[in-house]
Amino acid sequence: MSDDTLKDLEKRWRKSALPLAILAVLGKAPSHGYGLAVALRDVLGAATPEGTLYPLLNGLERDGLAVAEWTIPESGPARKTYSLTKEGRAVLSKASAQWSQMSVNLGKLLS
Amino acid sequence: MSDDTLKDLEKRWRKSALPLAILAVLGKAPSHGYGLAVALRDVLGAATPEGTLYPLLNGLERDGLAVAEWTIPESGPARKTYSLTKEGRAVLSKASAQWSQMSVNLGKLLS
DNA sequence: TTACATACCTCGAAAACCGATGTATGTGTC
DNA sequence: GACACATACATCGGTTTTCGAGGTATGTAA
Repeated sequence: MSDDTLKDLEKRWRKSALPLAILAVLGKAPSHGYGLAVALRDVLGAATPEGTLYPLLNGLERDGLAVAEWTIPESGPARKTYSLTKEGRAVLSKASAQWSQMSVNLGKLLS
Repeated sequence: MSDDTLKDLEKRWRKSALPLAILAVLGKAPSHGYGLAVALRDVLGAATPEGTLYPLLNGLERDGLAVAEWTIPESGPARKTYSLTKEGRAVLSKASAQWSQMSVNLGKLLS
């Protein structure tokens, strides 16, 4: 309703860095939702709400950037493990380049 | 409607980097909306829609991070010039530190 | 058996985005 | 004078995105 409060600036880039961060984590090694949430908390410095993460993961699959596979560990609940597809890797590499470009620009401005 | 396509990853961080970028530009020197739009295009690599920028600027003022002042140039339309307040500077400096932290983390992951 | 960590998912209210549209001035050109 | 275009600000409102709350289920430890 009200347009953007501008409080908690940090929260904002966390949001949009999210998809890139997910791709980056999956680029290192396949992972499942919960594990991703833990990894993401370290990278972004804040927890990713599940209501945000899981729909995003479904989108990843729907768009063909990742494939999911159910794995049953000897103990514990079943896990849905995501791996990047070739297309996912292509998107990651492109996005990565663009991100670092912007990152450099913004860094210059901030120094 | 459809949740997040995940296409155009670039667009997403641009969105959330926006407020930080605005603060950063204003931290260098006071500016007005249109000038900001031009500067932002260089930093972020894409134009910021006016429908996004102006409401954001109003929010900046409303939240006390910046003060606006109308200036009448000898020629051309009136300009609304924004300068950071002390609080705006405090937010910028804090956000800047957190951003670079995250930036390093993500950079490590991407390399 | 209570509690907590792991692990997944959906609903829907609220928030944010931004294209379209509108106002107004100054400059260039035919 | 008429027309196009750049500068400059602003709002409306449909579409998109966010994420807290709630739900299901397993394993472990007190």
